[in-house]
Amino acid sequence: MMTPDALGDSPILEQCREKGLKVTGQRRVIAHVLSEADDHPDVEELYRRAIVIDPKISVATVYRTVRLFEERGILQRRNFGSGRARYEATDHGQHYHLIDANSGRVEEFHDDELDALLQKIAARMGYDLITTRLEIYGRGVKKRT
Amino acid sequence: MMTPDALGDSPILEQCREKGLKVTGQRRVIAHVLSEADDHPDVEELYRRAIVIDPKISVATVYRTVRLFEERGILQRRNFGSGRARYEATDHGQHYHLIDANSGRVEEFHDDELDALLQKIAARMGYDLITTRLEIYGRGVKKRT
DNA sequence: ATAAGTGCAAATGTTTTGCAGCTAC
DNA sequence: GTAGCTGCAAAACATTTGCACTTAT
Repeated sequence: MMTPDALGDSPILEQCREKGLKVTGQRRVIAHVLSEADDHPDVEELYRRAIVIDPKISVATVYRTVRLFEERGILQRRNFGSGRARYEATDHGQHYHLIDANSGRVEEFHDDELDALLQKIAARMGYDLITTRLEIYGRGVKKRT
Repeated sequence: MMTPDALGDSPILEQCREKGLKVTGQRRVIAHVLSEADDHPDVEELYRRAIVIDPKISVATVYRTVRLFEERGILQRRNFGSGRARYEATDHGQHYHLIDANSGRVEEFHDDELDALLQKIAARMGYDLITTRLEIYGRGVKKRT
């Protein structure tokens, strides 16, 4: 095992500190794992990655932490079909998801035109856009030989 | 109580029949409730509405029915944040959701430009678009006096 | 006749919580 | 010192399922 304090301050941990939350060993580990992740892990997966660094963290703490971080706007919860909630860092920036219907693989993408259009639609309907959630389900186009 | 057979064949029941599923009293009721609904009820709510018509339907059957209907493409499952899955008829057509962040109220909308753009994005990324799921969270713009 | 559907209650899977003991501030 | 965290195990939810019985076709 590796002691949590050996980890530097990840971007997410910084936010945790800024929001006045206590910086504990567990949070340092969980924040680290989340900052490293370039996928969309669920709690079980976060837990698995966390206990590699510090085996005495409990799942309950992982649940409590992601919930708290989500309430504080540090994380975003996603729901891609399966029973479990998945998380990703808010500071990864606004983006959308394209999900391969065959493999379940999730690709992130950005699109300025889309940003603008959604903004416009919200305004037209009388709302200030706070956030959006978009998933495109697609099937990979076969290349012809 | 009112006997289920007193209900006519709702559009959803028709689809049920077309797909070769058996037409039972329970399915007639559940299909009816779904066809009537212009909101996005969860299972508990569907159950509540169903037992008004026929009190001997069980929740398990409602769960089994919405699951089956979803697999057969008759219903779509949605996930607006709360713990429970919500359902709406596929034949309501392709549309998007705008959710009032204050009240939680869900408004449906259509937008051709958006349809086209999403289509284009999927293609650019090498996919045939199967379906999309879009939720805009917004805050109602205050009218000035 | 028989494959499919149902009700009930028990099982499952995910997430939350009460409580007593720690710990960052 | 104390408000805030944590671990553990139990509880709370949402959903699924095994089984024996019923029903649509």
